[in-house]
Amino acid sequence: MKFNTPTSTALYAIEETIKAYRRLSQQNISAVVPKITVDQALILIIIDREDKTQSEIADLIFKDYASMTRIIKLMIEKKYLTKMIDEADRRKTKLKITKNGKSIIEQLKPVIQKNREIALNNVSDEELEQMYKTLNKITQNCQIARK
Amino acid sequence: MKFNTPTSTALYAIEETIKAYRRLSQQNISAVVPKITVDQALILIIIDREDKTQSEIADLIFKDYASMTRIIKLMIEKKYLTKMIDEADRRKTKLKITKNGKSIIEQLKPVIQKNREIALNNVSDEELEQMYKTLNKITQNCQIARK
DNA sequence: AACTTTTATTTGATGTATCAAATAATTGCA
DNA sequence: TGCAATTATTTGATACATCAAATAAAAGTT
Repeated sequence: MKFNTPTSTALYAIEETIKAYRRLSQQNISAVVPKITVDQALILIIIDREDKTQSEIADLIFKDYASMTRIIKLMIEKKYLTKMIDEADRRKTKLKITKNGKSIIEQLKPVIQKNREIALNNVSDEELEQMYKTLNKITQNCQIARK
Repeated sequence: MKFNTPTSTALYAIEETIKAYRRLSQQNISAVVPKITVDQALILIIIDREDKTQSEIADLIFKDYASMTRIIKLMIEKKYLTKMIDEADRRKTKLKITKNGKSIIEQLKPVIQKNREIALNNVSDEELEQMYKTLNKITQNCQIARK
């Protein structure tokens, strides 16, 4: 196993980048809304944009359903959300953002926007698109191999 | 916050890709060595290649030192490693791979190699290099902003 | 209508992530 | 030499990741 091949370094770089981005995001989010996590912030904003079930949100942000259950639980304890059974299909749950949650969302939006700008400073749309395509290829390769 | 801009989707794609790759890796590793994790496998191989302190390994694979302490602890419990104080600097620890660990490494090597090949199927060196550069730019952007 | 299968969510068990604070050993310097 | 600052690792507390198994409700089948 060589560490200095493009092969291995490129795969490591993916991990490194996502960690760096998460740290930056968490730091800037914490400065505005203490005690909320990056994941919770994102989920809050997703629910605000559109009604979705837990599983749908999980699929959207690549989370395991079990993780989602626990994240939602914490968000309810922290009073960002409330939860009710969906009477149309009693297996599902409806998530509703509290007033408190709403006001937090407004504080978060500009921070999230800024985080992205910082991360992508000096990265052209072309580069970004190219990276996106390559990442997707890799994702496809991995997913196909698992079936 | 828009989800369909190159800006946001590219950042999500990074997360998606690394998760897909980790799942593939874990699946294939488990098929050969049950009960070892992707991280543990990688750490084992790193130690085998070269003597390193915990912190050095942590830096190499972007782990928190606290995480490293716990991962090492589990690896010792599982008898992949042993640990001794470094008498030249008693703050440090020396990690040594057990016989059992050695034989596991031999089983792991081809799997790790294969995982990379699968993930990077049909991805040219050019693409890879380009992605690598872009990822590094983003990493730099995030790290600089935190200082 | 009774039974099997599928779907949405939850729980349990174990591993990793992160921050802050604590230990313990080493270095730097007055 | 004596003590403050630095370095390597650990611990505590909390959050997220993953797999397997359990619940509970809905849908499909005979």
